Amino acid sequence: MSGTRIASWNINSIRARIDIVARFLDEASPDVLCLQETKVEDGSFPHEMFAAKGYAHRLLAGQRMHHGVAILSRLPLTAHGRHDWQDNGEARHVGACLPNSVRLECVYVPAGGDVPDPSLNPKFAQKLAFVERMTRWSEALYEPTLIVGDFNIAPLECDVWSHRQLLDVVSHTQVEIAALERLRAAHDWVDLGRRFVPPPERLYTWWSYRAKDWAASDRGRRLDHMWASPALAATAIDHRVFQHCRSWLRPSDHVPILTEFEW
DNA sequence: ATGGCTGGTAGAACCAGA
Repeated sequence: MSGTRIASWNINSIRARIDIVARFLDEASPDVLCLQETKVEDGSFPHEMFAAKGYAHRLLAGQRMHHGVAILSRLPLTAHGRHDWQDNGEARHVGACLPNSVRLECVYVPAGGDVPDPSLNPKFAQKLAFVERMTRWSEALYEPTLIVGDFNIAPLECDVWSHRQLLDVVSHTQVEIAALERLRAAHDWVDLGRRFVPPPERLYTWWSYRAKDWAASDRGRRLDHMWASPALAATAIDHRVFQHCRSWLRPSDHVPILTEFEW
C-alpha cells in the first residue's frame, strides 16, 4: 500500500481543462488535488468528473472570471477556513483539515503585474502585502501544515531559465525573494521541491504560452511550491514535477506537482 | 524573441496572466 499523495496544479480554467485533469487523476492517482486559477463561480464548478473518479470531498473557493481555488479529495476533508491575504475579497485561499489532523492550505499568490516597484504598481504592492500577511499567519502557526500552490515567486537561480535576465522581472526580483524567505523562516517551512531536487539542478513548473516551442526554448520558472512544517516534511517520501503535462492538448501553462507522504 | 499565447466574457482595437 502506497502512502498519501497530495498534488497541486494551477489549471488556468478548470472548465477548459477538465479532460486533462481527468487524465492526470488517472495517471498520478493523487488522494488530494489542490487547484488554483479555477476561474469559475462555485455554482458552475464541474463536480461530475471528480465525483465519478471518487473525489467525493470537495472544498471550493471560486469567483467570477479570475482566480479561484479548490481542494478535491478521496479522503474526508474538514473545512477550516479561507484567508483573505490580499485583503480585497479575491478567492485565493482555501484550507482543509485531513483525517490525520494535518492542515492543508491551497493558495494562489497574486502575480503582481509588470513593474517591480510597489510605489508605481499597486499590483506589486498587493503581492508583497499578501506574502507579508502569510508571514504573520505563519509566525502564529503550531499545527503540522502543508501549504501548496502557485506562489508566483521563483526564489533560486536554478528556479529560472536565466537568473541574470530575470532579475528585474516580477517573480524573480530580490524584494520578492527576500519576502518569500521571511515567510519561509517564520515557520521554518521546508521547501519539498528542493528537498527532493536540491540546487543547483534546474527545476521549473511553468513555461509561457508564448514560446513557439516551450520544450525547445525551455524558458521556465519554478513558481509552484509545496512547503511543509518541519516534522511533517520528515514524513515526505517522494516529490515529482509532472513536466510532460505541459505537452498535453490545450495545456495549462503550469504543470502539476505531487508529494507522497509515508502516511 | 518577457510577449510571440490563452481563457473568460462580451459581443472589445477588452482584461488578466507572469
